[in-house]
Amino acid sequence: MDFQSADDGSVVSNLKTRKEETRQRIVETASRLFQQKGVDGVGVDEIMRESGLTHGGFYAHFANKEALVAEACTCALQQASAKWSGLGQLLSDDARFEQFMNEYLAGDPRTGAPACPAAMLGPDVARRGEAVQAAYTAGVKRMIEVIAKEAGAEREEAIAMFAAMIGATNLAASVGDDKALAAEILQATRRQLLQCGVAEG
Amino acid sequence: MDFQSADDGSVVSNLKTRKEETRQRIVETASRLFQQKGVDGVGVDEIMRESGLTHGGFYAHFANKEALVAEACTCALQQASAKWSGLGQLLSDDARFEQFMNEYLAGDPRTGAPACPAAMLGPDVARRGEAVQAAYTAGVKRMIEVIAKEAGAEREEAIAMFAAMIGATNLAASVGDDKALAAEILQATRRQLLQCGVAEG
DNA sequence: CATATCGTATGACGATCGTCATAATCCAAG
DNA sequence: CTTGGATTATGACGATCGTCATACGATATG
Repeated sequence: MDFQSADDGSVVSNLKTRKEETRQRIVETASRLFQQKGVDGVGVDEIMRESGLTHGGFYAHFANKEALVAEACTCALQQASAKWSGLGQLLSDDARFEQFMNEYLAGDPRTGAPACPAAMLGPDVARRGEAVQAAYTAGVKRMIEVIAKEAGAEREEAIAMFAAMIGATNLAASVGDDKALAAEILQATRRQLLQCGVAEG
Repeated sequence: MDFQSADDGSVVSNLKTRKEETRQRIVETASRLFQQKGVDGVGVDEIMRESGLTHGGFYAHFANKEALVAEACTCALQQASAKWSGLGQLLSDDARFEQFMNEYLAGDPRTGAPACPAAMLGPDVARRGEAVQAAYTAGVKRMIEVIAKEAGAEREEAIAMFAAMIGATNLAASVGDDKALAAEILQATRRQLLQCGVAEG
């Protein structure tokens, strides 16, 4: 609602930042809601309301919903990349590999939500326009590099690991009413990745 | 509900079959469109039109859209299971494993569409009601058994393989504007599965 | 205090959504 | 041909969708 106005010369900068902040808030809200309910499952109305605004002002920030979808994808994958950058620099490669994988597959311990935005947004992105796919692709490339670095793996191995974790997250979330099966899926993927990763590393 | 006195069995059967056939056509159309455009991306209107009908008659066949979604999931995974049941009974386990995996990851050579409905429907299912998730879960269990049998793998291995293929399909489809990356993803998953599968089998 | 500017709110538009009551059409049986 | 039940089409409802023109209110400057 109200913000700290600096009395020094950075007033103009603050004004500029206000709209930027609002815009960023909309993007982050959208990123969260898109993952929860799907891109077609959330309207501009709900995104703005959840951001503490009203729907009409949306087009002062974005050309259309598609542009927001692209930015939300960038934001979601950016946050995921940042979350795992600099995970455990002190551990051995094998230990980092295992820790990374376990945390990734576990998801958010509080909400129980999948930790992998790529898994939940994937099919939605595949059905949307070029700009959205480009934003998603750039995020995926960053994620691959982060995984390779943090898990101490070759690029090809990192890609396979990423795909496997996405698939496991995807499957586990979709059979969510069968907790035993969901756990079995995550466990099977954990074991396979560990086996291959250790065997190769 | 309604019982027909069976003085002529074929007639009753014909009457019964007509509505059943229409219903089945709707389900298969929905299954295809849901995978292409997402569950929230297709309306009852389009599904009926694409089935050669008009939208109003929909509720003579289904209680609501949610019920159709559940049936479409069952249908999609059922077709996928059937497609790979009895793939290559003559080959060795290793050869079947490789062939199965290659065909699965390749997708439909004509349309280029992913061969795995589970991958495209997953997140959509995760966001819908209990009935839809139950239908999807049942289909996933069948698929796991089919994979274990056709690829000559243990259950745990089959689950990990299924998850990896879903993830690879998911990722490759979503970075579709970057053909090189998509190919790299499929290739990395192929190699990892082959390595683990052969090592264990 | 007056004013111009920027950010947001109000309210409306055409389109499409899921749903349903009801009318029109088909087709086997008499 | 007539009839009656099964099947599909018509048309409409309230709600919500994405989008936009426009008016309001706060702020920085003179």
